[in-house]
Amino acid sequence: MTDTFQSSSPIYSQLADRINRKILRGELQPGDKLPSVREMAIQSNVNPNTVQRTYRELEGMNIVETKRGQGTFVTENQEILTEMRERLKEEEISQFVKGMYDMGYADEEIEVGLNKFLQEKKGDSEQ
Amino acid sequence: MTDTFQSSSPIYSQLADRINRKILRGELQPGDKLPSVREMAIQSNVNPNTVQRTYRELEGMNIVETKRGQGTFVTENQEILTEMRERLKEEEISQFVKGMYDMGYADEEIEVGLNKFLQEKKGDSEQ
Amino acid sequence: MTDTFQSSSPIYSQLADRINRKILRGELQPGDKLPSVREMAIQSNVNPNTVQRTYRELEGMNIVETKRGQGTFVTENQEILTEMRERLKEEEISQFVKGMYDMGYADEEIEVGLNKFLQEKKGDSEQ
Amino acid sequence: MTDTFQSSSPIYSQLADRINRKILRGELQPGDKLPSVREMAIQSNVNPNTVQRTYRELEGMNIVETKRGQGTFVTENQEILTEMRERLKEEEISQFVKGMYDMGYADEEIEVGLNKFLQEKKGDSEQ
DNA sequence: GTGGTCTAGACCACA
DNA sequence: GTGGTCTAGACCACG
Repeated sequence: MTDTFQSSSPIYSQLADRINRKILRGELQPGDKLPSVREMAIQSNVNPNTVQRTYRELEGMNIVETKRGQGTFVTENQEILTEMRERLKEEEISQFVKGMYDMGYADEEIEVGLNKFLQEKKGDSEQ
Repeated sequence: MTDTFQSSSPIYSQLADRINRKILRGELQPGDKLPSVREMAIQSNVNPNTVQRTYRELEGMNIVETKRGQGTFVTENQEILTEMRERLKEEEISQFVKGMYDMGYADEEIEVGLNKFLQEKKGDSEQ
Repeated sequence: MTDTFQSSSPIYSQLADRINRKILRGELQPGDKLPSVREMAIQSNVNPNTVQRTYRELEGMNIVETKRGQGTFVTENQEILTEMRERLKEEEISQFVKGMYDMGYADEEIEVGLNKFLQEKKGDSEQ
Repeated sequence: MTDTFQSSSPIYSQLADRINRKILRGELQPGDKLPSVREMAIQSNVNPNTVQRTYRELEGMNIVETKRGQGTFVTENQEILTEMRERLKEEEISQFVKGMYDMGYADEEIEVGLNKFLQEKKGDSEQ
């Protein structure tokens, strides 16, 4: 079993999220073919119906296109991808900040802390 | 059931985490008494032994002191608390950045995105 | 029943102490596998949970490492072992001297008495 | 309850040991009267018969003398006291060394460790 | 197999 | 009351 899922949110949306990230990361390029529903079902160890639903979800976001008889493909529409990229980025940031607020950290602490972290990271890799 | 737990990580460490955050947020002040083992067990709907282990864990981190026959108290040692606050902040940031890298975002995107987000937030609250 | 325990201090810490001493004495070498939790439980005639706690305690002292699904092993980090050896030695000496003070013996008496004892011992074994 | 006893060795000999130490420490001087059997029984929270046996034990060691109708007194025979003092010292040392051997420490380690400890102690108190 | 977690319920020492 | 220890027995994840 390569993949495991948490019990909290529905599997189909967790799976959609993973594929999303693969596309964002460039692991899946525009025009690339996704594995067939059956194949993906085996790979992810879930029911084909679940994969079906995942693909439908991604299609609703215009991130993939289904061509009958051929399979499911990453959209070639770059605009949608960059848009999604931007949206997901903001979402992640929002979630991060919310979490930090929740633990009582102030804006400045977060900002300064992040910059410091990135600086140190840069310093490390230049060594 | 006031509290629920995810199945992924051990309950005792999730509980410890929650208490940690309460202390960081200032919801629990230095010197404050935590609920008794039994009471917390009822509140959290877990076994007293599990709460015990949570408290032991927190004691190991020196953020809680236990007085036999009296109860468990948030440490009055401010230094340890600020230290932990700093450490946890860095940890959260590190995890956030790592996740962003994982999705293919570059340093500048993260930094700019965060600053923009905080600015907008500020604008909102000033309205 | 191979092993017996005093009622004074917790079984888990008495057990930890014994294992500690076995390691110090060299009876357990770095890298050696400790008996499994269940096995040790039978040997020591205690509950597996108690052995668990013992092993967790030893792990907290960094003198033991645990590999999931494989077992618990004496650390290969010699530094930690020599450090502990030194610390325990001082502890024992301190306790001994404190006891002697308590009975009204002076530094010189203790020192001279010890040296004399060691000399005689040496003489005995050379016979 | 001022006094507590371990379950390992008989209470009467533990009690005898304590009295012994009080005498050695000079807390009880030669000629001093020990508490009456009844009194000591209450103080130590044991049965008078146990105290009786304790006093008999001490009498056998010639450390105390019982005068009918008057009570039990620490012997005025200094020789016996110094002798016992010496014997007890050796006993303690022997037990200490045995314990150290048991943990794998060598003669030199013990000797050097002890001397170092006493030196540091001296340094501390001179500060 | 291994260690890790959790529950239920008991008993203890301390205050 | 408080926390601390221990047992018995269950189930889990990892290898």
